[in-house]
Amino acid sequence: MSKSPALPASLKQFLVKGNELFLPGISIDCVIFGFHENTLKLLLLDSAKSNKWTLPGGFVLKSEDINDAAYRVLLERTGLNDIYLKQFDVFGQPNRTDASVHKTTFEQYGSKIPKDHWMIQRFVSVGYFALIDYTNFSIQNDPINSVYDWKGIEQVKHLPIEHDHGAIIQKALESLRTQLAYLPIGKNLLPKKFTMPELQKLYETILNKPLDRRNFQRKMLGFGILNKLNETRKGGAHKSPFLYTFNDKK
Amino acid sequence: MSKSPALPASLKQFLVKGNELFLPGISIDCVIFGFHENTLKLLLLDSAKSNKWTLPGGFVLKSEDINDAAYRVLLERTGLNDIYLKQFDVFGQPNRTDASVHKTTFEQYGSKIPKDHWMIQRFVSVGYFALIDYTNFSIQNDPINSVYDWKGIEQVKHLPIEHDHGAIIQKALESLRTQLAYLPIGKNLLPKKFTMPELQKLYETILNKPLDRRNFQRKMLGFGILNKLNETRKGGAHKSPFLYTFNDKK
DNA sequence: ATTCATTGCGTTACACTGACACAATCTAAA
DNA sequence: TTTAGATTGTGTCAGTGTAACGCAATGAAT
Repeated sequence: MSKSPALPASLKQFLVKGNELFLPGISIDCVIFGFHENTLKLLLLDSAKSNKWTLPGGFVLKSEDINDAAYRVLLERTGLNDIYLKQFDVFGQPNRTDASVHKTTFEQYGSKIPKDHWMIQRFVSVGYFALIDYTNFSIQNDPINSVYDWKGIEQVKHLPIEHDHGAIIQKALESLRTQLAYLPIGKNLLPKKFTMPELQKLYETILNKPLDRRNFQRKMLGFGILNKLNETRKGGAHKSPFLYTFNDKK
Repeated sequence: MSKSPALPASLKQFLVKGNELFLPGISIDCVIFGFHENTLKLLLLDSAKSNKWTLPGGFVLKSEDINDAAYRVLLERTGLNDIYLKQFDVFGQPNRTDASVHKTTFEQYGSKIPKDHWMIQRFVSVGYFALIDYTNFSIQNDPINSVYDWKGIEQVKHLPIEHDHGAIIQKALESLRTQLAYLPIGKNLLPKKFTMPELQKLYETILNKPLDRRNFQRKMLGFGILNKLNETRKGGAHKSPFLYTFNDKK
């Protein structure tokens, strides 16, 4: 047999002390949306052991508010502080996670997982979705789960997904669509300056249907939350669209 | 000192064996809405020990889906099976519950609560709201928490409420209002046969604002989910309103 | 028989939405 | 330099839904 790699200290700390630090049986999963090149994307991480993609998530400290925990997880994973974050559902089926993943983690380092280890207990997970500005973000790789990557929302359907995270993503998308009318989505998903066609593409991607250019513009301007700038975006072989920013209020 | 009453067997079983039966740290709270005499009401129970009112709730069995647990709790408390039930939020502040309540429970029976007893751990609670037909329901008193009662939504504001249940109720109301447009509220809250003015009063009570009688009727009929019956409700010193039922579809 | 609050049914004005027209603009190709 | 082609800015118009209000019919109490 080949020699097992050494268990990283931070991971060991996490695995051994986790049950002392965290609330038992409760986890957090974050569906992080970004928008780039006219595509709605998700930030996923490659669970190297199982060759499946998972949602970035974490656990709740023993005296930590659940919402605070979600913000903390997001800060750790993205380095971003001021993020739009919303709880959208709770996932509480008894067999929603696949315990064999954790078994593999232990085996990778040459040890066996204790039968009553805290990580293979049943977990109820609280789902949050987050909207972040793709351009103002760089991936933070962590020592435990190494590979983060953005995956297009269409692409995700054909990827192998860990646990019930596929269903969680689906629910997050539905929730995003439902709330689209009430949220300043663009403010969180687009860079500070953007054009009307870019904003429209964002909505079209989320809703997965084409919108009328002129009606869309009228509606957006009607909300009174956009500032039209005296600049245009040069570059395309077409008429240069004006740039906009969001008002700070509402 | 006066002699303590005997601990009921069912309660003892619950207190001693609870940690073996239920998921740790997770509870369920149900905000049960009813409608009677033009008032939106909540089913609360009087926590005899603290003289405060609480939401009917419960815990999740170790291999039980969370939603199933909510249905089970509702069945136990109301005897009703086919109920509209919806999860609306999670309450996860570290100090949301008041542990002294359980202390009092133990003292009442002449014993002291163990410091690490499962019930005084931190609990994260999943909030559900339910809509039930007031007329088709009789209160099921249970051996542990004896007194159930309906309380008007206005009245609730002036009652002493246990833990953070006041905030939970508030959130449930907001959630109900938000979803009012998408739900056949009347189907769940009204008796099978009802008049248009009754349906309108229900909406007015939930939204807490008056609606135009004629526009309301046109809108409701426009949904195509109402059957107009060939009967009228006699009784008042006025024109008799027609009776309606809900279609089964949608 | 009369009264009066309430109900059933209807009308009008206005806002919002979807569908489409046309001129202006910008780069690339001719 | 000119032209072509795609894209953007602005506007129109009809259909739909909503808010506001009128008026006659009903039914128990007087």
